[in-house]
Parts: sequence; C-alpha cells; structure tokens
Amino acid sequence: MPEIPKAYEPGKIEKKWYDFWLEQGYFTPRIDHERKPFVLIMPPPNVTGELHLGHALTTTLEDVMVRWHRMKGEPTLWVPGTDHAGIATQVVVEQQLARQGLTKEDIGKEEFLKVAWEWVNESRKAINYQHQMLGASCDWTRERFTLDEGPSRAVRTAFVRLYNKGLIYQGERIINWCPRCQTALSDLEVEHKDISGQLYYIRYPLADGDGFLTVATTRPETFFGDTAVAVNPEDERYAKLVGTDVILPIVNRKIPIIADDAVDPSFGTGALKITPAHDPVDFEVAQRHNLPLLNVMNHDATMNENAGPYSGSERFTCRDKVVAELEGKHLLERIEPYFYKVGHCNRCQTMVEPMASLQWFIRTKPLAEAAIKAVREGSIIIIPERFTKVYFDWMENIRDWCLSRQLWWGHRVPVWYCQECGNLTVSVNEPLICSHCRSSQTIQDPDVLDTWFSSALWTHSTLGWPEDTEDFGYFYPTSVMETGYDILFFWVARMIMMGLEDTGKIPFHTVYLHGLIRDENGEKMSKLKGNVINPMEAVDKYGIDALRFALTAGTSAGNDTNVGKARLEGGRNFVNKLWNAARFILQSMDAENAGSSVTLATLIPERDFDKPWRIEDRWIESKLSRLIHNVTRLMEDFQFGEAEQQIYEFIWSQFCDWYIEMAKIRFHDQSAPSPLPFLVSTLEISLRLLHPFMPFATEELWQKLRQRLCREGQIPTSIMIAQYPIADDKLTDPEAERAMDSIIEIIHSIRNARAQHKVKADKWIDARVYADDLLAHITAQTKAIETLARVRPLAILSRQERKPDKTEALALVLQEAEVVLPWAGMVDRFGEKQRLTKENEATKAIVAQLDQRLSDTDFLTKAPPQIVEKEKQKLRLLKDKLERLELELSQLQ
RNA sequence: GGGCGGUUAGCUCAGUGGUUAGAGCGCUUGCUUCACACGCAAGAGGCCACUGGUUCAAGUCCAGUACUGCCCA
Repeated sequence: MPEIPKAYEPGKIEKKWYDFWLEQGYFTPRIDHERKPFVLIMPPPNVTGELHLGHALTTTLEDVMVRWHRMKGEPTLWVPGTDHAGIATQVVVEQQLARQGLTKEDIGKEEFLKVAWEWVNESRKAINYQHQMLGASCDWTRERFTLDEGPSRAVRTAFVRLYNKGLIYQGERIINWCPRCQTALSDLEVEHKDISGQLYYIRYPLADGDGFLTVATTRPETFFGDTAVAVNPEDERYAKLVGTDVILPIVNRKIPIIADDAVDPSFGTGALKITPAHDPVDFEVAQRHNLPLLNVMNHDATMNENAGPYSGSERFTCRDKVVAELEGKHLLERIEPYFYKVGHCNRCQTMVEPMASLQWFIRTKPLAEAAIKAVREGSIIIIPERFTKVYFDWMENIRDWCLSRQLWWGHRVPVWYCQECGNLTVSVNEPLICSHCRSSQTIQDPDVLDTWFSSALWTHSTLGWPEDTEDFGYFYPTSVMETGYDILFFWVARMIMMGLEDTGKIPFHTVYLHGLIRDENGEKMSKLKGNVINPMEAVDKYGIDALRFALTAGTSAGNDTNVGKARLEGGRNFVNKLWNAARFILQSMDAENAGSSVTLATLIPERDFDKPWRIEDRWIESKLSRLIHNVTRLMEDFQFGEAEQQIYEFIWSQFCDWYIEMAKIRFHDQSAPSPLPFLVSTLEISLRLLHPFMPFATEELWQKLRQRLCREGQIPTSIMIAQYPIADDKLTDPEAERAMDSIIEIIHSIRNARAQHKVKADKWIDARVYADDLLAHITAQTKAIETLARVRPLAILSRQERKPDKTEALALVLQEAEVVLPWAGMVDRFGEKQRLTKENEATKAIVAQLDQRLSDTDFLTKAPPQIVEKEKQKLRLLKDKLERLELELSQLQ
C-alpha cells in the first residue's frame, strides 16, 4: 500500500471525489413511487457575482441534510439554480457599460440584453463551479435559471391566473421610486434609515384677509404639489379656518384648508401640508377629500414643470433654493433640527421618492389568509419556532405588492395594450390579436416583474409547473426550505402564498432559518470594513471540509455565527486529526498484512460478538452507540451543529485520546487480542457519521479503508451511498463506562501529581493502586496505566490490603480507588495535609448537600425515581470517598 | 412606538428543568513519546447581567429592570 501523507492535503483529493460522485450519478435521485422522497430546492443565488460566506453556509447546511437523507436510503433531490436578480444585474451591466463611457440608452435595449446575457452566462458558470467547490451534492441535471423557458412560463401563467381571479390589478398608487435605478420598488426593497434633518415652518398666506397658516414639513421642495392643508377636526385653534383657502407661495395657487383625523395636532403646528402625489398618508387624505394629485417630480428626482421656476432643478438643490426664497419673502417662520426616518433603495442606497404612479399590484390579503392558515394549522413548521410569530405579524398586516419594475432585465409583464380599442389582453403566450377588437395592433407592456415574483414560484416552477410533469407529481410538495432569516418576508412568506395559490398545496413542510455570518468579533462582514472572508480563498487555504466545519459546528438555527481565522484553523486541525487517526489505523492494517498471503479482510475479521470483549472495547462501542443515538436524535431535530460537535468530541477526546492510545499498547503486547477489528469498525462508523458534514476527507479515508477490506460487492462504491449508522442500544455498557472512568481517573491523577511535583517526563516512578469491586477490570489494564502514566513498578491491590505507609507517600483519593505514590523525601507533609483537608472539606460540603436533599420528603416523593436513585448512588460514592479521605488524613498526623 | 433576540471563562460561543456549568481560541508549565507540533500532557480562569417569582430542583421556565443587537412601523 502506498505511503499516506503525514498531513491532510485537501487540494489534492477534493476535485477527484467531486468528479467521481458526478460521474457515478449519485446526485440524481431515482424516482421510486414506493418511497417518500426528500426534496430541497436551493435558494438561487443572484447571478451578479460571487458566492459569499452566507451562501457557503446555506450550501453546507443543505448538503448536510441532503447527504444525510440520501445515506438513509431516501430518494433525495436537491435542485440547484440561479436568479436573474433584476435590479442588481441591470446595475452591474450598466456599470460595465459606464466604464466604456456608455449608457444603456446609447446601445439600445436589444444590445443591452445581449450584453447582459453574456455576462450572466459567465456568472452562472462561476457560481455553479463555486457550489461544486463547496461539495454541494445537488442534481445538476435539473439546474434551473429563473429566466429559463420553464420558470418564465410559470411566471406568465401565475400572472394570468391571478389577473383572471382579480388578484392582480393595475392602479395609480403611491409607490417607492428609486431615482437612481429609475424604477418602482416594493415596500420590502426599501430600507428606513435615521436622518438628522430639519423641520421647516412655512407660512401659507390666508386667501381671505391677513395672516398666515403655518405648516411644518421636512420636505419644503414638495410644496409645489400641495393640494390642501389639513388640520385635525378636533383642533379648536384652526376650527374657524376649515373651509377657507390659503395661497401657496411662489406659485400663488389657492388650496383649501380641510379637516382630517389623520392629522396629529401635536406635530409641528398641527397644520399639515397635503401633497398627495408624494406621500402615502397624504395620498389617503386626498382620496377621502377628492383632492387632485399633482406630481412635481421627474423620474430622475429633478423637479418638473409643476414646480414653476424650479423646473429642472434637482430635489435637494431645489429645497435649498425654495427655503432661501421663502425666507426672503418672510414666509419661513423657523427651522428646527429634526430626526426622522427616510426610505432608501436597498440596492443602491439612494433616497427613495414616494410617488404616485401607475403600476401593477397583487392583492395579497386573500393569498395571505391561506398562508397564515397553513402555518397556524401546522402543515408548515418554522424552525426556530420564534419566527412563526414574526411571520404571522407580517402576514396579518400585509399590504399590496407592487409587482412592476421599470427595468429592461427580467420577465416582461404579460400584458398587451391594443392600439385601436385601448383594451388590454393578458396572456401566457404572445397574442396575435387584441382579445377585444381582434386588432393586430397590440404592444406589450414595457415593464418587467419584480424578481421576487419569479422566486416566489421557485419550488413549483423548478419542478415543471404549470405542466403536470413526473417531477412535479413526485417531488412536490418539497420537504425543507433552508435559508437565512433575513429573507423570511422577501422569499419564504411569498413562496408559501404563491405555492398554495398556484398548486393548492404547501410548497414545503419545514422552513429552517439559519443565522447570519459575522466576523470573529460579531461585526457584520463588509467590503468597506475589509473583514470579508472569501469562501474560495478559505477553501484554498484550509480545505472545503474545514470551511464547512467552521461554518456549522456548534451553531444553532436562527442564531448568527462568528467566523474568523481561529474557527477555520479549528476546522482544519480537526480534519487533520481525523486524517492522522485513520493514518495510524491504516498503517497498522498494512503492518498486519505485511508478508501475509491471505487477504486483509480475512486477517482483520469483524468484531467477534461471541467472545468476551476487553473493557476498552466494550467502552468504545458503548460510547459510539450513545453517540449514534444522540446524533440521530439531533439530526431529526435539525440540531446539526450540536450533532457535529458531538461527533468531534467523540473522535478527538474518546477515540483518539484513549482508545487509540490503549490500542497502541496492545499492539506491543503479543498476549493481548488485536484491537484492529475495533479500530477499523469505530473509524469506519465515525467516517459515515461525519460524512454529511465533511464529505471529502471522509470519502478519501473511507476509500482507503475499502481498498483494504473490500470483498467484491460487499461494500458500496462510495461512502455517500453507504448507510448512515444506526444505534445499537445493546452495545450500551454502563459497567464498562464506569470501569473506564475509573481507569482514566487513575491515569489522570498520577499525571497531575507528576506535573505538580515536577517529575521529569521520561522518569518512571513507583505506584500502588487500591481498588474495590473494580479491581479485576483495573488489574487487566496494568500495562495501560503503566505506559500512560509512566509508572513502574505498578501494584494493583485490593483495598483490604491497604496498610499505613511506613515511608512517606503521596495518597490520591479518587472516586473509586486510591493511588499511592511512595516518594521518600519528596513529600511535603504539611502541603499534603492542606491538600487533603481542602478536598475533605469540599467533599463534606457536597455530602451535606446530598444528605439534605435525600432527607427531603418533597424531593423523595416528587422527583422521578431514577433521579432519586442517581442521587443516592452519588451519595454512597462520596461517603465512601470521604471515609477514605479521613483515613488518609489521620495517617498524616 | 411595536415585536423578537442576546447578556455564561480574557475572547467567540454551546448548554432542549436534574443539582460538582462545557468547548474552541488565548494564557501558564512541561514534552522533537514510533498517527498527528494542524500535536501530546498538566494547569489557571465563572456571584451563568440584576431583582423577584414558579418548582422537590432554575444558567435553563415566568415577570420586571439595565445594557445591547436585529426586524417592523
């Protein structure tokens, strides 16, 4: 067998195994109508660039679930894909053009789309490659892009169906307009930020007679669009003015003073300017009072002709000029500093302009009702549970969804306007003629749809809907939707609405929301701060498995994870530890095999269940079966991080630290049975347990084992299709665990005493161990104790043989044994007395506590019997220890 | 303003009522021990934010307070 490198070299094997899995077709499930599939649809990353650590986390968690279910033998489908990301992509392509000094208008729509497609195709390739570099075992034969023919048809079909049901309508409403992106946005795409601005008090001269009505506003430049001034009907200060008019300064337009409940008398002066085309509250007031809409702004946020002399002026320049002019006219009463929130475009951070505009909307209330019911009744569960409430709050207060975008990149609105009769035709396929007057003069709505609309259909559109395909029939509804909590509303909530609406079925049974990735100090990662870790660089430096470990080990659903160098190194160190443990076992196998003509499989038989096992064999089997039991429970409960942590703990602190160390001693002892069957079996099962988390190192090592053990056809060709371990409760062995605990404690206490007394590491010292009913087990481990604690000669004796020491000795009183280290001239009697007294006091205190608890009738009657029994057992042990401690102390007198 | 988290070792975090609270990193000391220095061994380090309550039993459940983060308006 070839040499195994001393350190794990991830770069050398990762590609090899990914290609192998791909070639073998393991990622593509076989449809089996007898069995329920496990289905997961990947959140499609935007085609605008590279994957970040958040994507890497998504990919890892999903791959963990998918590999686990696949190993359990379920037909498992994981559908990868990418999202065309309307605004984001358009922005990127525009920036690209700008570098050549061009705008999209310069090159025209057709050419623009050509450039965008070229760019997107490259980007898709890069993203798919990056997913592969993370080990994603998704079915590439089913990969989808939101602009593919299938998903596009799904988008048009969903639109037409909703339109025909009256759930999609076109209307003039206040929307959020991004002047930079030059498009409408939905409410979710707006970020509200704190602004420290000013509150301007402006005097509107009364139309009849002298005097002013003063209004307070943060946005003086919009006053050209005022069509009224409103006061609260209860406000006595202004009661007699209601019904009269004021004159808008500068443009000298007369507008009425009206009374409306929406006005808060305590804000500013209690009089509010009403600008219906530029404020959602004002818009509603205007509707109630039949006031006209007067738009004063262009789409690029410059003022339009309605702003009179300021037409063409940029909105903030206009503000300054208007304020100056009003001041000159003594119409500016005062300016106060004022903090308020202003919406910003979440793509480009430009200040959003609320604006009345003709757009397409979805009436969401009826959709939300069904979506609420699905979660309320438990058809869909959300993990962690606390997000259920967040979901309900949003759904119950849902507002109509602005669906149209003034972009070039995306799904065109499937609506055609007739040039002759003016009616519209809404159709999945391009209509040849107007459905009203049969004219052929129709033109399609120039707008595209919100990207999130196509994302909302993703669970069913990827599986073939609206066609009744085999995939759709078998794989829908899907099993789990795994994504970050930050897109609960954007995506998850809308998928539930649209899934139910389009298919009549829930899109998935479980929503698993993960937290955000932050840097090692809990700061959000951002290019500006320079604390970003690029996943591909992390893969290069530490390996895929290490990165995956860093992202997931010990984490829990819905909580943010801090990832830095230390965590990545931790992952790498663990993979290396596993690698070396396996290396030791493989080398031991090869040594056994050297010069033998029989196959290794014959040399290293399965563990023999008929022969009595040694205590450490029983112990490792017991610990492993407990581990499998726990991991199974944790995985079923979506606690992947904790499951991974426990596997880590087992491999490192139990298997490597103790079992392998003891096995080494057995290899040097001709009389002891070989530990190899247990080493091999424990390693093999550990690899399978760990495979979903660390697919590459586990496959590489498993294949090395397989190579040495394979009897033709008996072992699967890859760990990824091997069965996930199942716990065997018969192997749980409390006696072996108790004995090993005691043996470990003996070794531990001697090592500790050596270090305390500065005994040279290579010096052998005398030791005597006194034990009671564990005597036989401990005696059987004489060699292990000798070697691991470096004691020789070592005498293991019955407690009855314990006599007072004539010479000076160090006595260590343990849970179930005593260790005596005869150290003439080295023992500080005073120090020893102090140490034992301290231990005695501490033990006494716990004994007293336990005594009290066990004499409490409430505890005895109300606590579960097994807890009472446990406490009694503990007390027995501690009382015994206390007696022995006191004996030692009395001998020191 | 409303809602949801968090507050546990120097740092970053696990801890799913059972009583002597854990990990990784960092720190101290000693080891080139024949799988691994990406390692081994030993160790130091905690009023589990505070106040009250429920319970036989609270880091864990409940209420309030303080600080802090996020979401929504």
